[in-house]
Amino acid sequence: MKQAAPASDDGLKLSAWLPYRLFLVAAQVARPLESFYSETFGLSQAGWRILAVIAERDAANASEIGRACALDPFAVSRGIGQLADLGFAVRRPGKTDRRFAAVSITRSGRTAFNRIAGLGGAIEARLLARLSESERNTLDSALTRLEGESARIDAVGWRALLDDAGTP
Amino acid sequence: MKQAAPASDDGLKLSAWLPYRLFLVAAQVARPLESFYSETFGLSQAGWRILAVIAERDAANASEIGRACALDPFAVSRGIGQLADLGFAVRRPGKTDRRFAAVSITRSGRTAFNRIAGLGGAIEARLLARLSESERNTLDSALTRLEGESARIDAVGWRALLDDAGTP
DNA sequence: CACAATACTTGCACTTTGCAAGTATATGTG
DNA sequence: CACATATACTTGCAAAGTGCAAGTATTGTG
Repeated sequence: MKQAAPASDDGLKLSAWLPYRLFLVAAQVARPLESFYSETFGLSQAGWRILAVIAERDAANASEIGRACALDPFAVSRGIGQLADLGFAVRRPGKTDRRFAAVSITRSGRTAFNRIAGLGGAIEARLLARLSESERNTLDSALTRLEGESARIDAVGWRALLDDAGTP
Repeated sequence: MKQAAPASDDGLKLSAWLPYRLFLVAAQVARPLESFYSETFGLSQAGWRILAVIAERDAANASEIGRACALDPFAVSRGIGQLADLGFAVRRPGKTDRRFAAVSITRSGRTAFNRIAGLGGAIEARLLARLSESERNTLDSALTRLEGESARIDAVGWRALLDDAGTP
């Protein structure tokens, strides 16, 4: 917990606030990758995320994809539509239950994925190069817990968060 | 018949890819805060960022604000306009050079800021509660270096990144 | 004083997003 | 077996956000 610093404000300094710092790194690192896949393949961010999911998980349905890359059903539907238009994915009705579509990556989809993943890997490597071995391990395990906690924070909503803050 | 062929991919697993993990935490944590300030005050994300900047830095001009919260001049101008409409900020022409506007937070702007910052602090506290003291220190120093490296990554663009990847 | 430079600001086209309503399929229920 | 209900998307459209060209106001320069 923090101490309130100057007279009248609650002492939240944007540049030192953990969520903003995480956002900044994520946003700055996402921009070059995003211009790459959007200029090169005409992919949207949702399209790229879905491509990455179906690259490692064949014949996924829309809800699985949404869960795996944190997209709502609308975005997933549109993203799959985009990938299908580009020839990077195909959707077939599911074998047993035809309400579920089975989405699979195509050969050219995988080629595109590999090119984007190459750049993604290079970016990650540059970031990791700035950290020591032990820092990487700490960051890895810390991020795992932060992922869990942020999911809970998201799930409970701001009303509950303010209540908790009032009764510590 | 098609086979899932993970043999041929570059092994970038979205859920283990550092930039995605940072993005996920940042996005999940930003959502409740965003719905709070947008429902309660009608603030946009840019509006909130600018409010946070002028809460700690009085009479800033638009470029300073943009630099402090990573917004382009258009977004800053519109955000300030929104804050002015809401009565959370005022802009006056600068004392010496009247091209520069001096943006200041109003009393009601500070009240709003304090309410949002309260929730922001509660969110950060929940995240930090998941980490040990030494993890917080490691995360803090690691993030500082990641901020620097991500700014460089953003600055050089994807062409340079791919060249580097080819010639290590 | 003409002209360029700076610091925003606005208008407008274009894109993205959120959500209501729609389609197709499956699963009870009387 | 008809019919209501539920599930899994999908589409249409309006609202919101974004990007950029052009505009305004002000200051520096030859």
